[in-house]
Amino acid sequence: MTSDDAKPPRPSGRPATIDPDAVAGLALDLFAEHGYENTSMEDIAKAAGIGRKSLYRYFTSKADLVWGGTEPVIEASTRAFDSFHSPGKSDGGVLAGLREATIAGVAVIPDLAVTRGRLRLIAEHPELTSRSYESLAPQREKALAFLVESGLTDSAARFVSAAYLAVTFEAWLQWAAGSEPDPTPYLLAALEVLNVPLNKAGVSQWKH
Amino acid sequence: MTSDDAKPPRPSGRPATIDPDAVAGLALDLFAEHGYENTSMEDIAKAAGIGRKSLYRYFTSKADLVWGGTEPVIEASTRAFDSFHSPGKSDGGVLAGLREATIAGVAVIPDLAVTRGRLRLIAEHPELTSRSYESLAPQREKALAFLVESGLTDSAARFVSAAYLAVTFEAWLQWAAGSEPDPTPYLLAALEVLNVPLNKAGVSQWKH
DNA sequence: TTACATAATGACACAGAGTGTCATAAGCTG
DNA sequence: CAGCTTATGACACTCTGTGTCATTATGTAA
Repeated sequence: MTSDDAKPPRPSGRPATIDPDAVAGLALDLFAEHGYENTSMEDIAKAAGIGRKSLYRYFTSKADLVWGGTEPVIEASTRAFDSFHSPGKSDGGVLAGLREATIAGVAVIPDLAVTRGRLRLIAEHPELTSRSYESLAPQREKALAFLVESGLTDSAARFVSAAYLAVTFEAWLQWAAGSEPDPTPYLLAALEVLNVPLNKAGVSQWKH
Repeated sequence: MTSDDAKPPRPSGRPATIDPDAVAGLALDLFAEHGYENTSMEDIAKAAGIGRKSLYRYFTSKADLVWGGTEPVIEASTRAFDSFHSPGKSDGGVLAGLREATIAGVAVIPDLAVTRGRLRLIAEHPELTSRSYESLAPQREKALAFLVESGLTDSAARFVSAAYLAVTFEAWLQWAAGSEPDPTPYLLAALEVLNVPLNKAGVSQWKH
């Protein structure tokens, strides 16, 4: 469901010989071994046996090597958003939609161990952490559209989608920092912030 | 209260001749005139009549020229957080604290027109928008400490502070995109997201 | 005034990211 | 085989960000 269906155009021309996934994996290994900033694009290209320019053709930036692989997740979330059209239940439906889309995204990830490695690398480097805003932009737009579709004001929808993205990203970081196999509990706990009003907060998220 | 009190150390040595604020203002002018990416650090240094290296001594990065001037705001917020120690009202106090800190930050900004210009530049350039995560990191830590102090779990506090930062930043962007003089209404509306549960959302943020 | 300490300044050099151009190689189709 | 399409990489370039180091300007102490 991720990439095996629809190999649409085999028009003509020379087929690619470079496997982006393999290169990204190789880059992650180098990052793990020598550190992110100590590994240049040249090093990665050399290790992959390709030219630096070819590397840039597949990954527009060094950060892209780490932040890649987001598309399938976002696509899955989008499908969940789209199949959530429910004119009847405008009550409670919004948060449920966000929850379903989030879970749907998790289900698509092929190897959570790899994702954890990537997230740990991201967490260690402010440069990469910042990139979340850009890398999650498509997701933010999808959520925004869903929220507007659900009846929220454009302004309110922007606030909620901003909070949604920030909170789920934080959940991913918390999960990556630990050793729990399943990120779902973190994500659901994060979404609770959008549910429970702070001034009537449920007992569960309070210490005392 | 911003920079006129406590000129503490005049130990010795040559005093600075460069005025960082003036340089930043000059840079913003150049960005407005020729575009952000078309203006190199060399151009800015030349226009300011200083060396490129001296420019880097005052601004660690090009983005810093735009994202500067955040310290006073964060300091004001921090003071508001600190003076909010209220052991009695653990109900409704958390959100009120976030509100007060936010407003306190606004009050400190010397020229909102300049801030609007900076934010518009930030909004136009993903590279600069992303920087929010780094630039607002101190603010996030302060909010986190306040929330933990208020009794929230560490995990929950991280979720809430992430949402708080994302939502207020989005408010600033919305304000900057428009022409309203006062950002306060945007900020308060943003904070409502943390107050009103989505499944019982108040009428005000719904279209229909 | 002279000596000294301190700190700002900028000249020079450098690694690395990211981009553009262009010639070449490799596969597919007729 | 001929021709088309596309991948590939060699080369050159700009700009960011950093490090080193000599120089200059200022304030303080003798």
